[in-house]
Amino acid sequence: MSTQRFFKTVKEVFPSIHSSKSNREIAETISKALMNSGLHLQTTTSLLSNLNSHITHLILSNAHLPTQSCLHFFNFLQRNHALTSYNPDLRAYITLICRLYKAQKFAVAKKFLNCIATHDDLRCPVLGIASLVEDDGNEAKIVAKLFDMLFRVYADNKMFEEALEVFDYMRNNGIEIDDRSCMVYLLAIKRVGNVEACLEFFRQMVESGVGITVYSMTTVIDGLCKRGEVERGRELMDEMVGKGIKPNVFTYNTLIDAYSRRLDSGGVNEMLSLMEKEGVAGNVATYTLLIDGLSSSGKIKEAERLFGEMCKKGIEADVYVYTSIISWNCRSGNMKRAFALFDELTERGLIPNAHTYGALINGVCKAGQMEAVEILVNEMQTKGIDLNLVILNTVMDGYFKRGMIDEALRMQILMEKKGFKADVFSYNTIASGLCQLNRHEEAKRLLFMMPERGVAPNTVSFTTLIDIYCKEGNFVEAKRVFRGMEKKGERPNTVTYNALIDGYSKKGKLKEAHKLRDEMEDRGMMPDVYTYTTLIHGECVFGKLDEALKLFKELHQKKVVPTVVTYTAIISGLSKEGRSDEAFTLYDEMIEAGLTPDDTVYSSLACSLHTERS
DNA sequence: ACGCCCTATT
Repeated sequence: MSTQRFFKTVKEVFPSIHSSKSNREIAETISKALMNSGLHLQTTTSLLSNLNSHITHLILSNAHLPTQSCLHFFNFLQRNHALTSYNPDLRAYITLICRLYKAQKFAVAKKFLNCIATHDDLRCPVLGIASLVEDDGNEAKIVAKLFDMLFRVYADNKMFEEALEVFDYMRNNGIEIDDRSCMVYLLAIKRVGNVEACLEFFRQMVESGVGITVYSMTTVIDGLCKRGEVERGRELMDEMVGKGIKPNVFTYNTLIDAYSRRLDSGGVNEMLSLMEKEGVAGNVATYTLLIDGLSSSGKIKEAERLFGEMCKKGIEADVYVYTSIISWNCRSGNMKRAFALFDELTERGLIPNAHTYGALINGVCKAGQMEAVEILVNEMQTKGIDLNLVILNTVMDGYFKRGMIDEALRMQILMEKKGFKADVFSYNTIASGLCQLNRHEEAKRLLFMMPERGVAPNTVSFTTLIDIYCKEGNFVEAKRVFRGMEKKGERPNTVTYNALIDGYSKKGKLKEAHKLRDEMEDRGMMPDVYTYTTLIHGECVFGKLDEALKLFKELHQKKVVPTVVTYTAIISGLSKEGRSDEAFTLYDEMIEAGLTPDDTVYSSLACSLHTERS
């Protein structure tokens, strides 16, 4: 019905409307109009000009008026507030919302609650809302439902303080709170990263007698664990066990994940025996976590065994566990096995996803098979899986590593074309790619550009920059970046220290190098095979063979596994000094360890035979 | 609800 037509209708039916009518009469008139005209309420100027909060309330709470008519009336007011002198106020909202609840129109009711929560001019402390709700004389069940929903709405809108006010109000007034509503709050506050508040709220849930589920407990434990506070997560679990909540497989998985991340196999094993004791069976995610843990410490064979065990136990492998084990085989260079697993996955009717292709593409990139990479990239797109930023970064890195700069740049262009914004990985990949091509200036320029392009440099970015300065022999700048990165909230890691130590070692500044090694240990970072290799190489080059041998011995004691580069450094050091017996002993040891020597080892050894022992 | 893909150092 058009505005004009309705105007006419109202005039015909109610010819005697005047502004002098009482509120009650006007409300009655409008209500009748709403009922008679089957709605599409447009209205007359005279009616509109008289509209106020009281009249609106009378209409909305008119029991003779169907809820649907109230809703239409309200929507009309919202849509046309340019025509009326009155905007629905909080009271109107509350009255309508209560009616909607009574009529079980929950979704619409929630929509209007959302308006109350988010519109600035409707915002009101919970006590204000409460008194309006009371005024309407609603039954307790409706009131409880309304506050429960209001609590959820505040949580959804990340209005945590307001949500807590509602929570407290409900608590103080004996209104029962649904655990599922509390979950909404827990998940929302966890999502914004406020783990302390998450825990704090959980405590309040426990205190106020909300029925705690293992789900809410696990959510909080996961929040703590993801922030690296596995001990507190563990304590919370133990505490709740004392209150009769039984952890389930999700709880255990969360803790296993956290313990694995900090390489705490003791913690992992403790969880596994607890599961065993409590009769909680591991699921495919448990196995995925264990497989990742083993693989990341190089025990890929054991990981494969575990994978077999899982299948034997009848636990269905899914695309996650396949992707994980494919990825680890790729990373250890076993592409044959990776592709076999990929076939197995599809034969089982599982659908590979972007992660699965990402793992494979990474493996093929690392193997330098860029033609095969292109095939995989095309294949996945044929299957309707879109390229993502991770894969583009991976492929770009692959091209850089093979020195195919044009192809690498093509990836960059493709990235833009696909609407991806270069992320910190992209920048780091390009910077290190340029470094490897000896284009240091461009790499530095790119790294300096990051902040103004809105990408915060991370530890890897700073490490790359430090490495460049070290290679240039510019220790002043290297140190400046090194000390400065912490002020920007990025902690140096073992690789950062290694880059610096390598810089100093190569320039013969062994004293500085050792000082840095001590510093990293003091800060809880253990020297790795790179640290040792770098120092050994430095000592050898500058004739301190016995220092190098001492380091080599220490490396074994610390259970660090030397690589072919480590052996090459020390063997060539010994050879240069004519200590060929020792050199050959180490050569045998290297072969024994299953390492494949490269040509430089042989020429060193040959050289040792005709060098005078000094 | 938990678990899968990318970057830096010898």
